[in-house]
Amino acid sequence: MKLTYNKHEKLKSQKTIEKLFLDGESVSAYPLRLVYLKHGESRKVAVSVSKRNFKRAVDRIRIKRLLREAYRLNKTMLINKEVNDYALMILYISKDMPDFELVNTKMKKALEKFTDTISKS
RNA sequence: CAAGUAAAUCGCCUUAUCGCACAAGCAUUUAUUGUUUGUGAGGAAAGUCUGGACACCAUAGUGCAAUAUAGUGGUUAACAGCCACCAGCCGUGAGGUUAGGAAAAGUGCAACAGAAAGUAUGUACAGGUAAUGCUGUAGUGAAACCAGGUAAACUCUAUUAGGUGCAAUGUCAUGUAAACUAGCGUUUGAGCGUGCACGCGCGAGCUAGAGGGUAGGCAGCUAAAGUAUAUUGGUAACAAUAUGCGUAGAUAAAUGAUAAGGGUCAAGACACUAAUUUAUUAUUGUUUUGUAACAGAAUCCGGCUUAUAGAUUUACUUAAAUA
RNA sequence: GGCUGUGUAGCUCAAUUGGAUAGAGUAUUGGAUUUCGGCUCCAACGGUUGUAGGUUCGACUCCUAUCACAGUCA
Repeated sequence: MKLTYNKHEKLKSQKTIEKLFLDGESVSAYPLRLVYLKHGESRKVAVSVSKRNFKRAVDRIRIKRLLREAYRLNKTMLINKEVNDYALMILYISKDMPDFELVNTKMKKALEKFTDTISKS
């Protein structure tokens, strides 16, 4: 299995995103917060960093790259489970600049929590 | 040697593995997947302060208002940029810096102090006269017998300028409410023609409120007033010619992650050498730890401004003091 | 990406065409009044006028740069 995260897996539709924040539920593993909603299509994922917390574009882009990379390497946790028709939004909440190691471990934790809550319900 | 001045350049590199975007080819299949190759952030990409390109709207006429610049000449597609020279100011100097037109066209303004701040003549002392603010000094103040000061006050002069900006604009697709309420108006003319008035033209709708719907794709979209070197012209900015290079196009927004090695700088430790204040400074070497500054394209170029660890190169200056 | 606008005490606002120590309400602190508290009265505290330069004798006011925060567009 190739670990990819390409154009077709990105969540882009503004309508879906609006709905996601309106009706979606969330789990968090500080400094990450994962908002999810079942929407009936293939799995879509987006990452986001607030402009309020990071003023400079360089920092925001840097964190989003780390988040994408962490998701890409850990997406095996989602495969072979019944979560392939969900829309996900991964937010970075903290105000401190992270390194890859932190993001990676927290991403694992967040995805684990997500699959747990889904399988329980 | 030290302290400076000016100009210019660079501003992490290599390898491996895994990934992202775009383009082209091949295969599979009809819009996807797989695979190969190539390309993929900056000197400021930033601020949006300016000048253009490009696009759309306007363009019978008249008047008013509004913008910006400000020594002289040159340069450029154009500019508030750049270059040269003159003048003022700062510095020992190399150099730096200046919104640097007009107060004898007009209007305004000047607190406090002062006799007096613009049709203003007064005090003390001195000088002078037939006589008098007639002359000088003092005193107040930023400015006081002068056709004064102030234009980053209005203004005048010269030059400049139609408006809006790629969310422009064109096109395809999807969807809805040509409905409702209030005001103005239909030849006695609302509104529009992108500052205002008149005029001219068009002209039956226009404005506000609450509410309903869509906010997707494609084109525009990247080869350019481009850049490096050499020669010629010019004090220079710059121009011409020749040769080489061919240079990102994302859109919840690509250019990344991990590991190893090199390497810059900083701090600590040790050793050697030199100087002298004999425990400090400096050079060199080894080693340990930390670490690459400011910062991320969004239609495209020229400039300006601001941020920027550190490294390198070239040219030039040094009065006084100390050696 | 483009185009506009606003920054004054902890908070809400003033300050005439550039003129002096930048005011008012509220909040805070102290005092008076009350048996105690509130209301009321008196006083104090609190500002490098977002920041940095410039023009001017003098700047909240004029000019330039910069920082922060809002609004707007198809």
